[in-house]
Amino acid sequence: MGHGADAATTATPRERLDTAGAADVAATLQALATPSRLYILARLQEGPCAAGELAGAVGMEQSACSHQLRLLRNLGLVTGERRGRSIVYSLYDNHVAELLEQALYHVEHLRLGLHDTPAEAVAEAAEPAAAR
Amino acid sequence: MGHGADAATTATPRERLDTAGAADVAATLQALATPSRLYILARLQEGPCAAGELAGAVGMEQSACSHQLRLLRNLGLVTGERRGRSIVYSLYDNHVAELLEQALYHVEHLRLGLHDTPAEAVAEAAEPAAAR
DNA sequence: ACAATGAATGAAGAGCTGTTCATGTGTTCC
DNA sequence: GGAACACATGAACAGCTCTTCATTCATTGT
Repeated sequence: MGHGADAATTATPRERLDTAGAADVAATLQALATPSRLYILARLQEGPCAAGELAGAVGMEQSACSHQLRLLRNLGLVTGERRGRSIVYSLYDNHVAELLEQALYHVEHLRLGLHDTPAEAVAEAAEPAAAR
Repeated sequence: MGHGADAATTATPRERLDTAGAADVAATLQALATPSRLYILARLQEGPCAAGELAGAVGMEQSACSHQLRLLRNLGLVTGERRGRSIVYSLYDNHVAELLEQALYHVEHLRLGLHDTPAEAVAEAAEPAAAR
């Protein structure tokens, strides 16, 4: 499964951005920008899961989870299929799974490789305006 | 430079998430969740650039750009080095470049592969509450 | 048809985000 | 030293996001 030489791979990121629409790209990537959604996607990466069970697995209220699932569904990252009275959710396809995995990979390494930036900086950036 | 078998690669995403701290991961990934920051990172991927020039290149006001640069700096994604009266920014390292590139790769393919989700859905998700 | 379950939806509120405007800090050149 | 330039910083505000509460819809079982 090589990410080798696609048509798009020859272009610079900046060109690819306007091609795809920076706003759309940002919107899609924002799916990974919240702990709740990250947990949902990570849980679904282990396999399909009914909505209610999912909410429990990631420690959210049913309603909150449903709202986020709608978002992820609208972005095309997950799909829900009715099965009895439950609705079973899954990751949309492999690109979602890989996107998640590689994001984690790079973030892990970024967080470990800091030498300029003391750990505070990340914590500081993570906490918006609290804890001062 | 293979992403082969790291220590972390054996764990499931969910485990990796709590290990790294879901909030921190989310905070880092949110750097890619906005058009302005995406443009900044994409421009820097082409090579180092002074702050003022950068602002012009991505079509932002100097101040707005500086604010976002601070964010990216705090997250450890970019670094700034003084050179004369300018401050030249660069991507922190290869992980940032690859994160950007792979994010674009997957988003491009996700946006093309939609079959359940009509194009409206993405547009709808991109536009928060406007255009109704 | 009715009650019960599982999930989606809508409204509302607290909090965060990104931009702008105004000002401050550091650097170069005269 | 003082003017000009390059950038950072702080305050403030509009807008978006996420959650909670209440309600509605769909499906199953009696």
